[in-house]
Amino acid sequence: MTIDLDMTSSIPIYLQIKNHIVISIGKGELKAGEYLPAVRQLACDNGVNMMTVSKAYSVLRSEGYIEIDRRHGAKISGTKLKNEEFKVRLSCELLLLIASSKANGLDKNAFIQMCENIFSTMNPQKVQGIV
Amino acid sequence: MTIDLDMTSSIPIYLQIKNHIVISIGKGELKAGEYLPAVRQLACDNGVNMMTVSKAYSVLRSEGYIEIDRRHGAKISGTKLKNEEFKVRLSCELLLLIASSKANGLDKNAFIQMCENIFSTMNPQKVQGIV
Amino acid sequence: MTIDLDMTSSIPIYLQIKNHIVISIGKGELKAGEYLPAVRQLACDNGVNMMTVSKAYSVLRSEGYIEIDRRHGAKISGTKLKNEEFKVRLSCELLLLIASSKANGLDKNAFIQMCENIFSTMNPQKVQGIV
Amino acid sequence: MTIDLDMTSSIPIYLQIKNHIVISIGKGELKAGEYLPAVRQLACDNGVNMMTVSKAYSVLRSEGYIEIDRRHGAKISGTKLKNEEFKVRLSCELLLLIASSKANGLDKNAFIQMCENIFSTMNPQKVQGIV
DNA sequence: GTGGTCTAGACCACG
DNA sequence: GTGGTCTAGACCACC
Repeated sequence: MTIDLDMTSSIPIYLQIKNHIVISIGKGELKAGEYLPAVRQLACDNGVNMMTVSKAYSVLRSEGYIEIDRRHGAKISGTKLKNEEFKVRLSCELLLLIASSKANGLDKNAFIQMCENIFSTMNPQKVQGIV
Repeated sequence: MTIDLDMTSSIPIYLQIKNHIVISIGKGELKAGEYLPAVRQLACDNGVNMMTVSKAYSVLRSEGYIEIDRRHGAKISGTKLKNEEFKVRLSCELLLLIASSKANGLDKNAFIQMCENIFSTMNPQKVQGIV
Repeated sequence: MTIDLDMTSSIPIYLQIKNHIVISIGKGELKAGEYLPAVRQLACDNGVNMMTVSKAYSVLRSEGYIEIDRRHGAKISGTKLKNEEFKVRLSCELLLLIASSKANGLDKNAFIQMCENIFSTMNPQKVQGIV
Repeated sequence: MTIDLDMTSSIPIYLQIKNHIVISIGKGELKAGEYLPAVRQLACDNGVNMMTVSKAYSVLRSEGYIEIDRRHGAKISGTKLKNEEFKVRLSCELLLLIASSKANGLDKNAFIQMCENIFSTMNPQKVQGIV
């Protein structure tokens, strides 16, 4: 797996890696039960330090996206529902985005439309049973 | 103006200040032409250093939210349109939020509903006689 | 005389005033021997403090553009030649502009062309005898 | 890298540092991809505070002259074209310089000649084998 | 190792 | 009164 990393971005590399994986999960490119590449492998493929990848994986685990299986490595978790904490964080971040959109002259319709567009770009693979 | 700052957050204080002001603008609590508190004042009110507030104001200015009037301090800019750069950044951040929502079992309807709720909390209060 | 002042610019107002007058002199709109408006007048016309105008005039005088005549106010000086100090300052500022042009991918021809264009926009009223 | 700083100048130190680096880039002494000294290093070499250097680097980055690579520090950007905003600023500053030149009795030929001289002092030294 | 952030207090330029 | 700059030294995040 190679990731399009921007070494000069203000976003830390480990977060770019984490974000890339979260997006892949959201798009359905990575499915529950599938394994991520080994830390060493991913680090090598992308020319970054192993510790950087390791940190990305540990954040992914702490947020419940993956589970670490000592024998086989990191595995995508099944979709979880009860995640109340996630909703709180999400609504905080949405509040900021929505407020800045309004301050930049983007109205509700334009914002919702943008969301719809992004949803439609995400592979509409059927979520497996849940939802 | 007192701001609810979290000194232990990983989000730098100057960004918390900036975000708070952007949200206030988005909500319509701060209107174009209105003046922000003086740097010293805001710093004092919130027990932070002047330079921290100064940095927040600098970022706000560089992103076009405020203008510095040498005579009276920092003033909310009129809404600017055409901000293409803003839309690009917005769609990147939305992509991440939407993907993580899907990965957390939140479907499109739930996400849009959450956006609608947030929009409804920031109904533009009627301007009270003034202006 | 009304001047197009930007109160939110990072350039101090007194310098905007000074620059405006220097440019008028350069264009030939203000000629040697002509009088500037009174400080009070100019301040009033432009809605700024008298001290601000006064400072602009005093910088203009210290750089030799005008002479202060107690009886009739500020008068444009005759063109002076020997100004070696001016050339030094000019070449410093040109060095910076030229270097930043090159760093921004603007080559010598483009730069010179830009200068020529600016010269041609300046009213080609005959310089009076000198030159 | 030691820079000839004038602590008594009205030009802020961070701008003097920024200008020095821009000039070095323009002269070709600093080439795209090359790394600037670390913030601490440059601060130490020149007896100024780290934050002063940090601010200089921030401005350089925001104007596109350098990029911050989290792994190795600040790096000269590749020349970018299309910079329309830069041209606008440049022409404003040139207008002022040209007008003041005329007001000081320097005619077009003398001005252009001065530009030519400055260009010739920054002949792009041949890249020495490396690249 | 790198840059980013923050403090407490100072001085200056501007209006 | 306003914001802008600078210092000296500290702590943190990232790699």
